[in-house]
Amino acid sequence: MNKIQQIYDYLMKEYGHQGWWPVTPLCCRGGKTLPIYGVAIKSDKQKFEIIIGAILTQNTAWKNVEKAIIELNKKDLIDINKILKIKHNELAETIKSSGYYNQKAKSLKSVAEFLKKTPIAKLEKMELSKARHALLDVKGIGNETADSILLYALNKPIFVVDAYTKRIVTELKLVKKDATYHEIQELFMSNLQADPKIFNEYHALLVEHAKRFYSRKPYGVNCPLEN
DNA sequence: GCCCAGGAGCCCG
DNA sequence: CGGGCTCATGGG
Repeated sequence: MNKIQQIYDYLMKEYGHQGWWPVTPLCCRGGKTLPIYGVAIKSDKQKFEIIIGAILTQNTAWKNVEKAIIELNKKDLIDINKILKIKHNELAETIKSSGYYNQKAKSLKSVAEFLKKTPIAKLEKMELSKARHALLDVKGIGNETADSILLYALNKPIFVVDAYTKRIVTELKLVKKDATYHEIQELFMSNLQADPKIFNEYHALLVEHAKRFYSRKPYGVNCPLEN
């Protein structure tokens, strides 16, 4: 029996479709409308918004990121050239609610610079591992952020491993305690079909499940996946 | 007050 | 190359 597949089936039955990643609708740019979930076909601007969100959400609650994205929209800053042009202090101030705003402002400028040389369309055409390495060369983009961008913005078949994912598979003893990012990613990818829709849904379901059973120590108490 | 959130870089042994 | 430190707001 494939436990990874079984867990997916259970989570899907339990929580249903999650529809990550939320994106601001094109009609509401500049307004204060919240990003909505489940947009299937994305514009380049929405893809850039996902890239921005992937950086802003590093070790940060999504709610705080949402506020920052709304502020960026008010100033019409979901735009590579405008991110490049704006002064560091104003950018940092705009994304303040997402925390680590000085580091993240720098990271946003680094990605914008990268995307100037390597436009999203070009990145999409690259071989997956090359695109991944290119993203990892950007300061402020590590394993999870790179994979989030590849999966959620570019619709590439790669599995995102976050702290929650690691906690769950570690507690369930599906991997050893000191398993690396890559080992955990392999566990999922080698047991599932390489379908971005499944990887997208699965990661979101793991986050939802972890919020309920793995957000405070001791982790995994009464977790139904134990069975 | 304390812990935690959809991490990453850097430094040090 | 692994472990500890730093970055920071906002909610429970």
